Amino acid sequence: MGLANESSVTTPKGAGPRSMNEDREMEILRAAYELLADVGYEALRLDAVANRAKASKATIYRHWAGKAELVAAAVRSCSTVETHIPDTGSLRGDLLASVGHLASSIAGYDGPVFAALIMAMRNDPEFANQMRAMQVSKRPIIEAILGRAQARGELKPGCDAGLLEEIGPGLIFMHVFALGEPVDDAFVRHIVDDILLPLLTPCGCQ
Amino acid sequence: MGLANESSVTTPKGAGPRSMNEDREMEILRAAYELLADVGYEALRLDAVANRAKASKATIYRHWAGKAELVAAAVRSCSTVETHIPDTGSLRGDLLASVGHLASSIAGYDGPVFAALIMAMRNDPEFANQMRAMQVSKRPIIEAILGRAQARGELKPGCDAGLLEEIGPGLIFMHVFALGEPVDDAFVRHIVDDILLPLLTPCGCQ
Amino acid sequence: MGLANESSVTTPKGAGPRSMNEDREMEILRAAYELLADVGYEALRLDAVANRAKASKATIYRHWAGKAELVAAAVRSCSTVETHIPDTGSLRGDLLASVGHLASSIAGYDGPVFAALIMAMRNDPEFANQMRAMQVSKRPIIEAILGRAQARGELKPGCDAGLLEEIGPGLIFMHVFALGEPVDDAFVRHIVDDILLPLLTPCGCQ
Amino acid sequence: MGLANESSVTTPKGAGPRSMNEDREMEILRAAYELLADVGYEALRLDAVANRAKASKATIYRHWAGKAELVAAAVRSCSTVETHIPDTGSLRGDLLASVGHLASSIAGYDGPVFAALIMAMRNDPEFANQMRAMQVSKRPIIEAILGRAQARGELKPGCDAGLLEEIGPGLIFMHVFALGEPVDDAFVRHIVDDILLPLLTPCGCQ
DNA sequence: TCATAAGCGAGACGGTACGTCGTGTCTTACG
DNA sequence: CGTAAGACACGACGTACCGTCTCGCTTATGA
Repeated sequence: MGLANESSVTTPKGAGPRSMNEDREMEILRAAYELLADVGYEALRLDAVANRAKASKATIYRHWAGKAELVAAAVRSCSTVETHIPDTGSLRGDLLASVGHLASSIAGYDGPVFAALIMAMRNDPEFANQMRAMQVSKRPIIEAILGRAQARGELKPGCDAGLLEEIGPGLIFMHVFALGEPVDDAFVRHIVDDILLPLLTPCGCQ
Repeated sequence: MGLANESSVTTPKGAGPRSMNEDREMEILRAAYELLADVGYEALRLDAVANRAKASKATIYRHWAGKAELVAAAVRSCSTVETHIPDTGSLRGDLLASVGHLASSIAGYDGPVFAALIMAMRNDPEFANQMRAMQVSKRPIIEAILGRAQARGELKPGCDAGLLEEIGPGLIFMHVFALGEPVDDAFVRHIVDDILLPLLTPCGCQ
Repeated sequence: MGLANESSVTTPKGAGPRSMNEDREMEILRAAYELLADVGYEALRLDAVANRAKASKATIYRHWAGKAELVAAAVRSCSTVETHIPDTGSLRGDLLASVGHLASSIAGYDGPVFAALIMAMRNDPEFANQMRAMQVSKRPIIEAILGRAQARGELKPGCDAGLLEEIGPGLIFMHVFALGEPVDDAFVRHIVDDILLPLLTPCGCQ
Repeated sequence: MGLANESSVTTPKGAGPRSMNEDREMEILRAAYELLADVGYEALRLDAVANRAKASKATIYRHWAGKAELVAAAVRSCSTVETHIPDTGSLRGDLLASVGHLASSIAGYDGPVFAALIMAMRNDPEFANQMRAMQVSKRPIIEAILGRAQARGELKPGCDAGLLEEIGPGLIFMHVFALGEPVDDAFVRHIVDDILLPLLTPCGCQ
């Protein structure tokens, strides 16, 4: 029972009005992210963000330069893209899991958030790089999947890992944005079975 | 501070005010399109459009409901996408021509216009349909190319025409938007040689 | 206000939104003046003015540079000081009428408006001059009063008209501002009987 | 490197090694008063006061309720009005000294401070009373002057001491505020010779 | 040929969001 | 404990833009 000096405790008790500046940032980002998903970029009002976060506009502008930067940070911080390496035992299973997760992530940004990403990337090149890095961060996943497939002899020789990086997101993006259709399992299977597998595995004429 | 507005050349008489209303529409659309390419959707000011077209905001709003509709119409009218069916004598040549043209068109919307399209499509579903129809309008081109290839026996049996529709634009879009890289001939060849042809032609392992 | 309302010719809609720009100015000034009297200078919110005048802040700022200028113009336009020359047949009667009217005018600016005048005069030298000119405009009144009194032989020889200009306002101002007391008839009589008349008429000691 | 040299510590306290709070108050008031004279009431920022006094806003708000109270206290503490009873041997000399001192005091609050007083009095009735008490505190001076004059037989019978209280400040205030002119000796002589003395001394027609 | 009607350039206007700033409260760290 | 430092909520300010509206001018039509 160290009676002595527990002042080092950072008052984890939530009851009182805490006012650290590390938490506020995150709370504001969450508020921004949720409103973003609700109403989209254009209709996102900073007053509404401040109100929902019980923050003040001054605080927002103390941390971010404007709407675009706030949205960029919000998406960066609250986006649910995770880097999980699937291992289902087969190339097809891995691809289905990987593409499926990507699809649900992107489709989760359905509708309004998409425009937000575009705007945020356009107005914040640094955020654009971040987003692209997020994309690049999937590289190890892809290589792990392909590595195991190669070990199992499922892979066509000389196939490029970069292919997966491009095709999956491109098609999903196309589907959601240009076609405006939701991304469902059938579409994921279509990508995997009709496009990726034929490109990766030994000729389907087998 | 405020933008410089030095165009206050009153020209009480001088510039003869013509009174046709059919041309005005097009001039306004051109002004909107050019400004759109210059500054993007967000920074596009209807005052600036009116000023550049030497028109009045009232005239603009007499013809279109708002910014989104104006941009939609501008892109629709001024976009350079043409529907030309290439015939080079080989599947690869046709694909290179087709994808190359698509790439240069999309890449021509470099930077700002892309966001414009997103916003316009989001705010104007009818325009979104129009854009998607533009996409669909390429269907006959694709079918013509594949038809000739099939006649030449270049095609793998059972390949889907829909594939071309999805993959080309998706990859180009990905390249321009997500990666932020320009679309050059090498990339077009990459799409054709490494992705499209392997999917369309009998397996190269043969 | 009491102005002729000839605008009924235009706007056939009747209840429709009228939009002349000459009247708006006056309506805004009235709104500002009334709110000014209600809440004072500090508590005067331009939003409130805009709201009461059913105007927009942009319109206010298009016409005036800021709060001080708006208040200055409002006081200038809406102040009720009129230049009426009293003629009661006696010097005392004229003085009572003149000082009484001045007193009720100044006292009408009771409380809040006084601070407004100070601020407006400090922030708008041109308005300060206007206010001082308003003061000067009473000169003819004074001279008329004194002229008639002289003709009646009521006046002490060599008395200065400038005296009236200074003493009346100074005392009233002092009373309202520094003492914070209302200006009533007794005080007006005090000024006239105990100060002005002794200074103007042949010595009452006789 | 030197180890025990604690003199390099910033020690912003400077001259005050101990932490008394009686001096701080005065330093803050001085800072407020000086800034007040510099920039006026409206432009007086509490941050600036805190900064100049090397104090914290919290300290200020621990001692005073707000800007008005701070300014009131500052003027109360730092104002240079003194209560000195002149004795020149003649009524005219006493009046010249008394009015002259009052004039220089008021005129010393030239420009910005005047608005400050108005605002402070309006927002702090208690301060308004204080200011009026300051005015009232001159009563003994007036009575002393008049008493000596009466003893010398300079005074007209039945003249009111209250007259002096009202006329002097009223005229000076008028001069400075409404006319915007500086108060010089000539004006002081004008008040004394043309207004006060005629009202106080036996009729000049004698 | 002139008058009436309509379209247009110009721009003021109401409304609303933005981004800045100042006040007054509150928390942390220091002495 | 009292203080310096400064983050914070609240809210007003002044700016910018959108979409509506009215004016005055010009042009195209009908008698």
